[in-house]
Amino acid sequence: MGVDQSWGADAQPKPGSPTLHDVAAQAGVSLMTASRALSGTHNVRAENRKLVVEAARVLGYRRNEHARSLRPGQRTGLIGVIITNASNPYYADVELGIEQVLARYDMRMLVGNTGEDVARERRLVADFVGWNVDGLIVVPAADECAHLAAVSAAGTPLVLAARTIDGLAADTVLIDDVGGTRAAVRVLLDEGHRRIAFLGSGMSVPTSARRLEGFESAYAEARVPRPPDLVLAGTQEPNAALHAARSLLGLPDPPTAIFCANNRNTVALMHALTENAAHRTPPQVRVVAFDNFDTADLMPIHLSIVDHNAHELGVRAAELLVRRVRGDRGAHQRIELATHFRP
Amino acid sequence: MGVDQSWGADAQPKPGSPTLHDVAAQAGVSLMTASRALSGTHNVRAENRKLVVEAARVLGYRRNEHARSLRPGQRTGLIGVIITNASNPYYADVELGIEQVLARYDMRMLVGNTGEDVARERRLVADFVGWNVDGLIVVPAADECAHLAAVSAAGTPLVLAARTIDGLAADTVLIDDVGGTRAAVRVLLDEGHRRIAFLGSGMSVPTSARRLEGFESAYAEARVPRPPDLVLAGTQEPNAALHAARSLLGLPDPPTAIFCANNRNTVALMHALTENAAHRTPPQVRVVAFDNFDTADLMPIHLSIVDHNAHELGVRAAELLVRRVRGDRGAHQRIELATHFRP
DNA sequence: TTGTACGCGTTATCAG
DNA sequence: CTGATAACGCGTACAA
Repeated sequence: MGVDQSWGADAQPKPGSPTLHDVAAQAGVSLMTASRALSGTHNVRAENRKLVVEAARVLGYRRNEHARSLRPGQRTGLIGVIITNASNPYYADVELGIEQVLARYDMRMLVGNTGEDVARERRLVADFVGWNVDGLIVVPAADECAHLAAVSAAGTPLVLAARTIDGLAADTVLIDDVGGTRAAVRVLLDEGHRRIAFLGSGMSVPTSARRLEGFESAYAEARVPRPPDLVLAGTQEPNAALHAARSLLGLPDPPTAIFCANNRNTVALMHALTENAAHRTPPQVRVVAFDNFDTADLMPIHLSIVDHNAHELGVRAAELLVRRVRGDRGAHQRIELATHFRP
Repeated sequence: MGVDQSWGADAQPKPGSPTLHDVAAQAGVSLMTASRALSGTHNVRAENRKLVVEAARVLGYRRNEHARSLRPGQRTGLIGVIITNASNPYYADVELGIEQVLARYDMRMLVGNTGEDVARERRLVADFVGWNVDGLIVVPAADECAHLAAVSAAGTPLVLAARTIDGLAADTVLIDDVGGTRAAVRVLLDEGHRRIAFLGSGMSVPTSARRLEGFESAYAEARVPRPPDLVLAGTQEPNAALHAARSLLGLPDPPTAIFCANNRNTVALMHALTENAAHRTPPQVRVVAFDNFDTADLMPIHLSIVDHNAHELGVRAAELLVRRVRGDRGAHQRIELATHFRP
């Protein structure tokens, strides 16, 4: 460190970052010896290897990943991660799980958020393909899948996370939305509730749809008639969840129990409850909520939670993808992660 | 779509993805005309351009970004984003803000989480340099800055986000931790509180330190003696925050007001309060919390919040970085984003 | 064990 | 306006 290098009068300070060529020159060996020494090939004399490594250290050499990735048949070590919204703690956890696995394999993540916009998803996919990603992990924004089917068919491993797309054959890792919801609603039915509301607006359609499916199938299994007016699975405007919750509580014949299909709805319902009660004891409603959150047990009324592990979802998705990248050509897998009911 | 292309008997199906060469051949023009047509150079006859664009569309051509980035003097359009923990909603918002700006300039993010581990930060920086990123946005994990100083000196624009490093001259975007805290504590002092606790364990040291600085300076400004036993700014074990909150409430002479230096501490304090009160009315303590969160107004006791805008922090950091990437060589900037006190 | 030649896909340069 | 050529930095194939 701090040594003033000098290559003689005609030597330039070399503007760009040092290349393998520079390292080889510095070490007094040929380009290929340097390449082999640094790339781990074992056909290098120990002495030369040491020379090269030292030269690389002194020069601050970094392999140019673009040059490396340009060669055909070389992995880039790049994975494209396309999620809908990182500010949703759920997907942030997924992202962390993915990275944790990729780090083990020395792979990097190109990350893009779609904000539920398919056009942006399409653009991200196209860009990532341009970067020759070894694989893609996608939380699909919608049922449109032409662009995803195309990359998959072109040979880029693809794993769908948290959501499926009908008609797209691909590896998929999901939370067991249907089963988790069905079990929770069954609990409510067993408790004797007959007017159970489904509060599902304000979320991405696919997941919400699966949870609604579970909701309906619990009723069907119990052979109990399902009140037709208690399913609110509307749009995702910012305040839709709050409006929906309010209208539910304001019903002439209000529900005795409410199933909240996701975090945002749960929080909205809590707000609606407290504003209804004018900061006094909120009305006694039995509430079950999909998605756990930090302050669930601090809410004004007790919540039963359908909990799940977003981090593990990311881990499993990444593990599956890595296997594909490494050549696994088995049949498409569909993994459903169990939920955990916390009474 | 669905058209079965045929190039005659001697044509192979071309295993890899189509290259510019293929597009040029398909369009019946030379490589360079194709390149110019797609890269936006204007020296192309309109007719030829249309031919090339159509050929590219038919073949599903995607520019190979690695080949492009290999050429010297070319931007990669890649930005390295190194944050400590994406599952912290604060940093997730920062990440989103960054991406929102980068998207406008058609740039992509390589994302890495350090988990507050400097060794991982160093590795990520080295990797990202290997990818020739146009710039780096880093939430530094610690005061160690040799690796950051090195890339910065080597000419890669660097923006520090959310935290500074002493002795590292770099563009920085911060929340005004000191001022925000000082103002909040001043409110408490004005209300007559004299035993105000600082609950700051469980967070990354640098930010916490700045908030503690604001805490102390509010006392100093008010010329009020500061009780020496009420500052808890400990480690970041998982349950440290809860332990700290408990011990605070269990003090023989407990504080009349508590300043929570961050989200995690606030939630921990809420838990401690409710368990203390055995699910009855919690003891009356005045609480001010740095960091807003979804359910803040649903907490068992009223919270005053020092709110701020993580998303904007990301936006500003990215805007600053983009300016540097585009050649701005002005003096280093230090932006402090104002906080907003919600009584 | 080491070195030479070549090509990956793209764009800058220069000649037509 | 168009086309041929030469790099960019690295790793594979082959020769020494």
